[in-house]
Amino acid sequence: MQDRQRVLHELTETRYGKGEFIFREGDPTEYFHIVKEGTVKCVKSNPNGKECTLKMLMPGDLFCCDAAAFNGTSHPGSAQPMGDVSILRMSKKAYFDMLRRSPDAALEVIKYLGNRLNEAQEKAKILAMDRADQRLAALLVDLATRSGCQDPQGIKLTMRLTRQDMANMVGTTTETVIRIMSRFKRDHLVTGMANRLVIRNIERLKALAST
Amino acid sequence: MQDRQRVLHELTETRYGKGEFIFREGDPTEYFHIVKEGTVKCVKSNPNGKECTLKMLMPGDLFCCDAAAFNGTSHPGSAQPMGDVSILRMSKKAYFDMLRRSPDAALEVIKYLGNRLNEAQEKAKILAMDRADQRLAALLVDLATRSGCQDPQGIKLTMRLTRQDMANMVGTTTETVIRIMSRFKRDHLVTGMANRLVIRNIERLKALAST
DNA sequence: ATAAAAACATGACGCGCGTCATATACTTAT
DNA sequence: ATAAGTATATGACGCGCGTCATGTTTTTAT
Repeated sequence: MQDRQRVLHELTETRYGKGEFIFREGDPTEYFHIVKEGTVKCVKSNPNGKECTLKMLMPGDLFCCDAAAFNGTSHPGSAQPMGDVSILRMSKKAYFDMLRRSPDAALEVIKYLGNRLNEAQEKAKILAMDRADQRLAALLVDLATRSGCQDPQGIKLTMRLTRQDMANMVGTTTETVIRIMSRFKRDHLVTGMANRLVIRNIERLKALAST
Repeated sequence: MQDRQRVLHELTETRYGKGEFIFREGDPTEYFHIVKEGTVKCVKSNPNGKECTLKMLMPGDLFCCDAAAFNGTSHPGSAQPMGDVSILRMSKKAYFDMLRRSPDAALEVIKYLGNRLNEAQEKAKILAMDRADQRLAALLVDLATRSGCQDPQGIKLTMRLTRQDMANMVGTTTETVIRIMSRFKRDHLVTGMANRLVIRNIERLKALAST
């Protein structure tokens, strides 16, 4: 109980708005973070200025609990809010102390990291083996299960996403996402746009993704 | 000291040869593993029988320290030896107990998993954004730094790899790897084949990879 | 040493998708 | 409300690379 007080005491809350950076690729790693509210995207970019979105973090997600936070090197990617977000932060030292004092906390982090690793490897597999339409279908299924809410028409996605955002998530271009989404609409797999995107036939999307 | 004895007591050594499976995708997860000797590849396959190699594990690498080993589900991929290997194994329960008793061990696992996560995300980025020749160049650079030994000609890779193996690692086909490797040879970036592969100009490969 | 099998090599062809151009619809700001 | 900015839409074109076919070299097995 006292431990918990000590830990909570070390947590600082910060708010960020759209367009800001929580940290940038290359910045020194000083804090451990938790998403409290909103959605955060983890991004890497290449020398030509193109971006690739590695992961959407949602409330409860940890970040910088990994190597970067440990070995003193810099962030391997950037973190940007998708809208207004609230982030909890703890210094590297306090984080280490907590993990050392609490085996349960350490085990939770190990579980969490293991899940993230599996996700990242599954994502790599999909990028290595599937066509753009299959990758997009897989993304829609994932978003629907992780951040969808019931709707008379099907499953409505809560998060506002542009075609550009989706393209960055599945490793393709805006134009290709637009074309494929048009096809998905024509085939009644989805309806609506941006923040009103509704998945109408998740089963057929699943089938397409794992062909 | 006594703890260490208890831990070592729980470790079992098993040997495997080429073509065998340490475990298969879908198998129940019962053990935590460590590579003692040799090289192990982590593989996922799709319904058409195509394979994708996620990671080469070398001596000291841990596997199944992740989510799969925890939440009682099945292995998300297979593990196969690249030749003769020796694997240390510990039951899930003994592994948990060890992590609970030793915060240092838990911290080491967290660091290790964090590094693996970064690697996996970097791999995903490369698959999402780079051409086949760049991905192959990145692979050669990685292999050279992680398992290369000095050679009069340059850096010699210890591990025996076919073009098929490389193709599975960079998400392309055997033919494409053959063509690109021919080009690399013509341009004096590499020489030799299979187990005698020598990296002659790692700098230019690095430059190509990060263009 | 010889046969069989596996790996490497090279050409032909076509599709997926990246790129560029241009037009329309939707948002945001004043 | 109007303008400016951003997102969506659609066509044309070409390159990268997957697929298939065929041949040569290297490795493995007996």
